[in-house]
Amino acid sequence: MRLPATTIARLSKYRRMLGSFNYESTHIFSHNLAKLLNLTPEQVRRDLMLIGLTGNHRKGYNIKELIDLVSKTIDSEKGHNVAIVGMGNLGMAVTAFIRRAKTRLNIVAAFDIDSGKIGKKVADVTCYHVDDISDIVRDLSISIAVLTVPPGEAIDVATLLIKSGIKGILNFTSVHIDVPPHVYLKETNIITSLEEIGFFIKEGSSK
Amino acid sequence: MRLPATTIARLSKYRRMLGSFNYESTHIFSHNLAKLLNLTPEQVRRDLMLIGLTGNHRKGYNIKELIDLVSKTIDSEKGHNVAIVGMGNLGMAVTAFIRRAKTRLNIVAAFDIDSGKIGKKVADVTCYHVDDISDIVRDLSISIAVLTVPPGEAIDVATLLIKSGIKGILNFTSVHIDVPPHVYLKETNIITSLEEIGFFIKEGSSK
DNA sequence: ATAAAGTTGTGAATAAATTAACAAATGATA
DNA sequence: TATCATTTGTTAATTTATTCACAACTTTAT
Ligand SMILES: NC(=O)c1ccc[n+]([C@@H]2O[C@H](COP(=O)([O-])OP(=O)(O)OC[C@H]3O[C@@H](n4cnc5c(N)ncnc54)[C@H](O)[C@@H]3O)[C@@H](O)[C@H]2O)c1
Ligand SMILES: NC(=O)c1ccc[n+]([C@@H]2O[C@H](COP(=O)([O-])OP(=O)(O)OC[C@H]3O[C@@H](n4cnc5c(N)ncnc54)[C@H](O)[C@@H]3O)[C@@H](O)[C@H]2O)c1
Repeated sequence: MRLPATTIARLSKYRRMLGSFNYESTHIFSHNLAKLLNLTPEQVRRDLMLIGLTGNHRKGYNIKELIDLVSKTIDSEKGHNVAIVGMGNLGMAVTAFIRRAKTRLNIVAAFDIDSGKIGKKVADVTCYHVDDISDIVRDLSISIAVLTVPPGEAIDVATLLIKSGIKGILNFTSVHIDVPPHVYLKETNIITSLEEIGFFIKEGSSK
Repeated sequence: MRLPATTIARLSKYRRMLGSFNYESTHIFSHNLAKLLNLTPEQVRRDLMLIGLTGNHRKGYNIKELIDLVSKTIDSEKGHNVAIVGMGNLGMAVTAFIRRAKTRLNIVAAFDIDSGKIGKKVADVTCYHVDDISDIVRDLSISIAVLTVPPGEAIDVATLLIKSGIKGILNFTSVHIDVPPHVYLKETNIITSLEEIGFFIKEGSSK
């Protein structure tokens, strides 16, 4: 199915919102879900239409059906095996966070160069030496890497990951990394986010 | 000046890229800058046009001029005072990160409820009790808050921040918070990012 | 039964963002 | 000095995303 990235991101939020939230009813209206997530009812309806969910004209959307269909749409059969690369402060915080959030994302390995961490479990994940990355990515079928190494290491480590056959990278370093078209890259940059906030509050504009 | 959020985010990246990078020349072409950040030369040229930067048809854009004009455009006169709310693992990692990245963002306070942290410097920032948030936001002219409290606390703390007159919030909790139109909210959600990556690598699609 | 109230589903309209296209400018070269 | 190769600046075209607008439906109330 061909779905825009904006829709995928919202579907993920619908599921998480409705999964966590103990909603008082079995159904929810588009405008209620929209309200909960600062979206418009039209966005909600269109997204759900795109995945083929049909609601009831008088009760709204069945929450269980919605969650199941979002899962069927965005999750992969067996879930994704994820590695945290760079098990420092941020790596550990992220690991704990992903773990807590019951998803189809399985953190199966961490990589570091710190001998104090290698061979041990850090934040409950086995930590390997980054030199073994190729073998382990292959052996454990790791498809997604979370990149939380120091900036100076980012390019080298990313190159290694790409060579090892990784399919997606979530890059937390502020270093820009270059990926071939078959690797899906997503960047999270706090400075950019804060500077964007800074600009718009200076201008006195709302989003 | 009325600029799209997408442009602001890219301007922030241009500046950071060219500030960190010791470029071999005083000038850079749109296609070189685009290459460094996985953008198109047209995007770069349009963004720079929007802020009124004019390049040289044969040498490209003057890097110093570019950085200065981006700064003039997106920074506020005195910079922004920022508070970290919830000085746990993530809060400390973020603090260290922002600190390292020479910007006009001044982290002037942290807030927590842990008595072991209050009154002390944590990650080199004075930590106050969250109960004092209103007074301190006012007294220190804090305009941006980074929200890194546990999920259960997010709504209450955000409400408090908004009441205290905060102008922008960068929300790291996975809890959705509702803000009035005069507060600029930006959310960072790792699960959503990873699920988006998961979908697109499953589909075998590139971004 | 029938009407009333309120929501979905979805084309069509609009807005936002990106990409294409190319004239005008600039400096290098002959 | 004239030609050439290359890049900028910008208007127009296209693509992507959101919002509008409303017919069709579903339940409740009369
Ligand atoms: N994008 C953001 O918003 C954001 C926020 C905070 C931090 N960061 C960045 O994330 C990264 C990690 O931050 P942190 O605070 O956790 O730093 P940290 O120093 O605590 O952690 C880095 C870890 O990477 C390990 N490491 C070093 N070289 C490595 C290599 N070649 N291969 C594998 N592991 C290696 C270190 O041993 C350490 O455990 C940094 O690049 C930092 O700038 C980004
Ligand atoms: N969005 C993401 O991608 C992402 C990633 C990792 C963590 N998180 C979230 O960020 C938050 C912090 O994560 P963490 O790993 O640092 O957790 P943590 O438990 O280490 O830190 C939370 C801190 O908040 C403090 N706190 C508790 N109640 C408070 C209150 N009412 N006011 C002020 N401070 C209070 C605690 O004392 C602690 O210091 C959590 O909500 C977590 O789910 C988000």
